[in-house]
Amino acid sequence: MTEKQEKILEAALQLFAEQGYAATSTSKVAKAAGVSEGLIFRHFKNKEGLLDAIFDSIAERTKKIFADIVLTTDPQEVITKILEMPFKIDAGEYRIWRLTYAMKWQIQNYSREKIEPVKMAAKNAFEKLGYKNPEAESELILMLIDGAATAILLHEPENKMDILNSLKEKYK
Amino acid sequence: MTEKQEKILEAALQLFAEQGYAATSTSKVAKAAGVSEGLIFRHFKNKEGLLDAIFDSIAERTKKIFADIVLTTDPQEVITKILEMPFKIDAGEYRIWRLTYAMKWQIQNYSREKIEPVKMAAKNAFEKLGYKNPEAESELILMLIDGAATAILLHEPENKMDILNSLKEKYK
Amino acid sequence: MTEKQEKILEAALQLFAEQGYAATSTSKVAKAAGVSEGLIFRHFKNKEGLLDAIFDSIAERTKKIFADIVLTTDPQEVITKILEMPFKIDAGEYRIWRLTYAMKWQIQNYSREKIEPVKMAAKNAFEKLGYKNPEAESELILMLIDGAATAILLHEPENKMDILNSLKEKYK
Amino acid sequence: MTEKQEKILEAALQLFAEQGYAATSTSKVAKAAGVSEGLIFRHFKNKEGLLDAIFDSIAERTKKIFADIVLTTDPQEVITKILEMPFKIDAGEYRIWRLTYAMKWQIQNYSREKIEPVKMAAKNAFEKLGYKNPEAESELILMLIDGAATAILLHEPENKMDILNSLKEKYK
DNA sequence: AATGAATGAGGCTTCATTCAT
DNA sequence: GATGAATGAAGCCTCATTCAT
Repeated sequence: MTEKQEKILEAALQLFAEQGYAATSTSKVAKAAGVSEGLIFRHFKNKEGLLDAIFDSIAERTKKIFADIVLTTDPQEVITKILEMPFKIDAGEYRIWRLTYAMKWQIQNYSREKIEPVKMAAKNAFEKLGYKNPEAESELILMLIDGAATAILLHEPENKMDILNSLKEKYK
Repeated sequence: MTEKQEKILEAALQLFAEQGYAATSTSKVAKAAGVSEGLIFRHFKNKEGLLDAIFDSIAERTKKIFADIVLTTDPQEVITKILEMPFKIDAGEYRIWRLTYAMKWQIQNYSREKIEPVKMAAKNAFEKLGYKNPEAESELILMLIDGAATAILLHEPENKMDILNSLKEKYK
Repeated sequence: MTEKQEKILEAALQLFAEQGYAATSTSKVAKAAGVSEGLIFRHFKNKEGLLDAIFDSIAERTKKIFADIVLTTDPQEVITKILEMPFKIDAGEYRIWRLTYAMKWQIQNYSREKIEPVKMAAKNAFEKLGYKNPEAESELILMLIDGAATAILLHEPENKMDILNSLKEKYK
Repeated sequence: MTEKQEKILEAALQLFAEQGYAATSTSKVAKAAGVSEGLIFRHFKNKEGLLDAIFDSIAERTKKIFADIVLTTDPQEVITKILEMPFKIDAGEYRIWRLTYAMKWQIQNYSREKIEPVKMAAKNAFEKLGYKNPEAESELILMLIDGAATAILLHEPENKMDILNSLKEKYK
């Protein structure tokens, strides 16, 4: 990955996240990255190739985050870690997450499969903890962190930690 | 609202929801609605005017749904009604909701203010019920139904009702 | 066929014939036709659609010319008419024929089938006239007029009529 | 001429013949030749320089073929050799000839001058053989072999030898 | 109200060519 | 000699919008 490639990716991420994929022209990306428009196509083939490259880098990040959860053995700790996930997103990564979340509505089935291991971990944990309906509970907790992430990414609530506490309360 | 105007709105809603606003051309809308390209501009002035008209109709619907909640007096019932909201979306209205949710990521502060009355109702209810941190709780419940609506709109889980039950459990 | 459509076709014919299809840009065509570039695509869909439209108009012309030959009954007259064909091309139609001939080398199997009825008429005539190998003779006469047309279109020889006479001599 | 230069020429010939000069990009040539894009420009300066190099190699070949005809003294043999020319094209050389023929329509006066010596030889022969109009006859025989070559290159007729015989018959 | 021809700006992409390595 | 990153112009095409009918 050369320096210019990174600049292109960085600019694309920024603009796609801000204005949406379709509404961002390759020429805007080139200008923002300070390169010629042609270079985008030499390195990423397509506008879509550019998007794919961004998503690949997202996939790497999520894999790392999810790995920690999946490898945790104590069930209560699993739940806690899942709940904390959205509240621990680094402010510097908001853009990439906003893009990911926005894309869900534009690309069919995007990102659903990637979170599957987390769901399994949750289900396992709820089983061990004796919850009545672990399947439903695991689906629910995913919804929950999805809603939390959405709220945080769209309008960072001031009382984030209070919310997290209220949330943890419900899983004791 | 003439018949052709409705056809245009219907087609636009469909296409905007499926492919996104920016990725949908006015000519596609015209073709789908079975009208001439020019007519869209006579009736709605712009592509943006078309979007506004769609949002107006969404606003009407939400107002009706929210009104019921705001007017409920029993606090536990308020909570229940809020929780049930996403699970009661009519399948025929998925498109319009999907569009609304997709737009959140494209338009700053979109839809946040509309839900404010619901948040107030929730906060009130949590206060009456003696919850420790009503503010955080009200924020949390909004996140929750947001996550639930997302899941339902994007990949309709089979065990919707089980999930709703697990959810209600947490608010007893 | 509106007036502007005809202007586009006329300009495209001119330029394609002069510079070749691939080497002629749609923007040049638009400029030469005095219309906006977009209009080309509204009327002909594609650059290729433009070419097709031109070829359709060629096909109409050839059909008329070929019809006369096919309907002739006297075999010697059939031969004569075939031989005369390239020598009778109207100077005003050189451009369209040059394009047709140039395209043969760019598009696989282009135009071969259209001349088939003429070949059949020739074969029939040679049979009636008692030639030894009518199949080969009919193939040969097609080659011949193809070569003649090529010479005429590329560098109009001064002694056209002398050549035609020498040619007729060989079919007595 | 280094090995890589030859590979470039070979690839260019192939592609120019198949798709036309304008429709073939230098990058496709580089890929087909298995060299870097830059190398073409180091060796041939331009895309046009590449074409010139190809034409030079064509010119060499034609010179050899034509030399044999020009040096023949028996007039009937001259005619025969001319007539046989297109029927003796080696299948392995179709590509290069197809390119030559295609180029005739794209470059003004291309290839006309090169065949002039052959025309002179033909004219001489017809004079010696007592034909009425040697000038017209020589023009005609060129047309003829041009048409024959076209037919052979574009759709190799099965009965090539029958056609050649019918043709020779006409020059006895 | 309704059509669809017409426009010009801009979108994605490919191209020939250059240059540092 | 050879590579391939980099460029900017140009190519084909689509878009939102206007206007005469």
